[in-house]
Amino acid sequence: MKTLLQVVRRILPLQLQNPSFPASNNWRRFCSYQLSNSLPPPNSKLFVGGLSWSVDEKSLRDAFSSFGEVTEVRIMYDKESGRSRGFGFVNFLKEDEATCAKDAMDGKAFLGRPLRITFALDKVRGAPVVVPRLPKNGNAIWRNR
DNA sequence: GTTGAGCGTT
Repeated sequence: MKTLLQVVRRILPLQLQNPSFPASNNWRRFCSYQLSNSLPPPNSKLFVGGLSWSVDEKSLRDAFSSFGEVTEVRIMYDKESGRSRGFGFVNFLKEDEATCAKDAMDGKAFLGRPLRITFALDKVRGAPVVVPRLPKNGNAIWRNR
């Protein structure tokens, strides 16, 4: 009596028979593996979304400086209205400081709105911009990676 | 008095 898994393995192409493909029936683990594998890699710079309109760079720096040495804070503003676009970047001296700040602050309310923090994308000249989708759980889902 | 996902004015 062949198990379903044995049948599947016989008919699947070899590329799909690799260690990341579920050898057991644990699809939940497989999906979370794929998800975590698609997150932005750790970086000393954080993308901070979900900012209240009224947050400025000074208050953002103050909120993050307790996790490490903040080397740069930038909030994106609309060019004509001058209003905050609701997201910005916080750069730390060290990557583990950024990781610490992200873990501590992601999802935490700041001036009434929950922050959505991921590691910033590497801005690579000449490369096509891969736009991540940010679902409600705050984890970025990437394509082409 | 508005709006609410997203990746950046040198």
